[in-house]
Amino acid sequence: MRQNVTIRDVAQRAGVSAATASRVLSGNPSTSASARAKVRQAARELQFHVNARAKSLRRQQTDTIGLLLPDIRNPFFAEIAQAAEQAALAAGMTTLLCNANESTAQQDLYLKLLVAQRVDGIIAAPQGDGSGKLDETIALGLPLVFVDRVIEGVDVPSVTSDNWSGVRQAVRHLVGLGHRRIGFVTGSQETSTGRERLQAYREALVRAGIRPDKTLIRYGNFQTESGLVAARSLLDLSQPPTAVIAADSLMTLGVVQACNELGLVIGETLSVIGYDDTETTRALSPGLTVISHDPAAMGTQAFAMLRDVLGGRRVPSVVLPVSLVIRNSTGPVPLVSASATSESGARR
Amino acid sequence: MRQNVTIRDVAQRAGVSAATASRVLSGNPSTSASARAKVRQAARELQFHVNARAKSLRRQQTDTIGLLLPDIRNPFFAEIAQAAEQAALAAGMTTLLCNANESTAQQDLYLKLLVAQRVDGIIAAPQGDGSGKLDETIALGLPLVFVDRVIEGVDVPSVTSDNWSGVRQAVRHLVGLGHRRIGFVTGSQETSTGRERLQAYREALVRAGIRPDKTLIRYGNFQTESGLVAARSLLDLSQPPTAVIAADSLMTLGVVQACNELGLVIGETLSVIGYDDTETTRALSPGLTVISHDPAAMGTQAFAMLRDVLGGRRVPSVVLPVSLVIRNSTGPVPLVSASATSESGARR
DNA sequence: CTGAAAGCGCTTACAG
DNA sequence: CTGAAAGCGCTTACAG
Repeated sequence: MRQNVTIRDVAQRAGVSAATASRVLSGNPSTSASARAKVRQAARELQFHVNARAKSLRRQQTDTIGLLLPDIRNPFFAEIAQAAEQAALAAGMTTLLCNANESTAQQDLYLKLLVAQRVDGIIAAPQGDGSGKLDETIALGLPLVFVDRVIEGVDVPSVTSDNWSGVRQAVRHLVGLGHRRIGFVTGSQETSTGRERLQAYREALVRAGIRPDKTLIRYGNFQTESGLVAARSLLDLSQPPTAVIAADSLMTLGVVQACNELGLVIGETLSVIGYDDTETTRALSPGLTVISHDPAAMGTQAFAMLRDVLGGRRVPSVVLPVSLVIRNSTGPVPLVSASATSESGARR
Repeated sequence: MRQNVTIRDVAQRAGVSAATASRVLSGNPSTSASARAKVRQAARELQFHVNARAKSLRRQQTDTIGLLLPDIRNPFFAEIAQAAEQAALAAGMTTLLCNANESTAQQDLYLKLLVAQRVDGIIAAPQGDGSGKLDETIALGLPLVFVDRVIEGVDVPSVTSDNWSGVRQAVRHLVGLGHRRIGFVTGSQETSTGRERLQAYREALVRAGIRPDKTLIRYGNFQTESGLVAARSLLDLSQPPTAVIAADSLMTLGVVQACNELGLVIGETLSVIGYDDTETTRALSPGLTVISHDPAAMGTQAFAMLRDVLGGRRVPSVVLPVSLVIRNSTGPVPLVSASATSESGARR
């Protein structure tokens, strides 16, 4: 707070009252042309920058929103952040971007901070069961919109994508290629997307007449390293899967890293389906078959919804469609697989 | 600003004055044990959350910093953001993350916003020549630290990495493998890194006795698409380069995408050296030879420096070392290259 | 259209 | 250790 030119200084220089200066500077039409001219010039000469904090204190409104994301290094969330922030900027609002680091504790910390900053509303991709600070925040009446993830049983408008459909399409595609031993690297079960995608995988297998096999599931945490570890462990099985689905973009990278390490040819020795169609996945070779959704649209949409909530409107939740982009990382089951002989499936 | 419990409410409930409540809540030691107990309980019962904006107005200090980055979707800057934000959080400071979108206009907009928010200081990876808002901001006396990029002639402490050395090592490595037609995809010349890396490339060539060839240079903007376009155009030359260096991580992805498109075998038909060793580049196959620096260290360091500046200490600028990580994307010049016969080099 | 005054919620010398 | 009072910088009914 180095900057000490106040509206009073401007008023004085312009020869008007602070009230008039304020009116001119905030575009209140009840001002004379001469007042406008004088005040504007004085403000320019003095390099006046309004103190947004004093202003918000008085106005009881901060024109600031909180954007609470689990991991800014995840390209998927980076896209959401970019889109939401740009939308907010266009609407004249400042974004406080908070990086929960996939940690509920840090999420709580940031929630506290956002309340202290008196943001007008929050867009969050939440974590946990809403038992802690999140519930408290909602109870405070702070307008909230969920993006990508939700908390079950908490009544907050949300923009999510159709995880069920995405995973179902992925499983079907693999089954169609003859795969029956399909591994799954799931994300944190503390999140709705982690749970949904895993359940969708199980359900899709059952529908295809394949009994879900626990030994083919690995629990990651949406970060690259966990995907790497998970894939190593799956591929180390005496009967390894012939295909693997990873439940987010970073874990997908980990799976690909593991394949590279082991010298597996993706799309031949092992079929891989990733999540999120990012710049990154698009640079991989062979091209990755991915479950694709649109993070930029989610971010933009989430901000639009928050504005509606702030405007006192009721807003329904939205589920965005998802598609399976088929490239070269998926192929028929290799004949020489250890698992080709012993898999029986569908018995019940 | 829905939350209306004020420190006065807490004081009243605790049976003390607002002054005492304030002292307790902000850890001022001049309080009695009994006052502490009563105030804390009242605050808990009322779910009091201090109004950080009122507080900062009074204290003339916001405990908030601005972090102005050119592109949050760039994994390199995402890492810087993550590290700087975590460091700030640990120090009890809030980060206002601003995404300039590689646009000087948007940078100016955010600079204005940060001044209005009265942040205590700013960490920026700046753009342009500092003729606009940036100079104005510095003139205001707002503490500033540059990260990754600098503005020449502007006296602000900075954390950068040794671009000269990085590019020099890359060129040497390629020359050592026999390459003489080395393409370069450079970033925006509006940035110090864009300019430095290009100059370093030219200089390294000269040192190796190779005359820089304009037709082998392409001007990108640090985004994926521009790398893709640049690489396509280089590879479309009647005498294409046998090796390409890309000047940032996103453009590197673009170059790799172009190679995939054209079915080139990276490391054989074409050698590629990228910039930044991110999760992404580590998932590529063949493994990418990259100029590697440490964005997390830069972010942490930048925050530490800003704290020093805020503490009134003089801080020297730092240039972090850079290394060339050699993987499989670089190899000897292919014998069947169109350029193998006509290149003469070193004539002057 | 304009100004004097009050007040947003907090902290901090000051006096005790 | 505690409280009354002032003031951070702004905006906005209110009266004119």
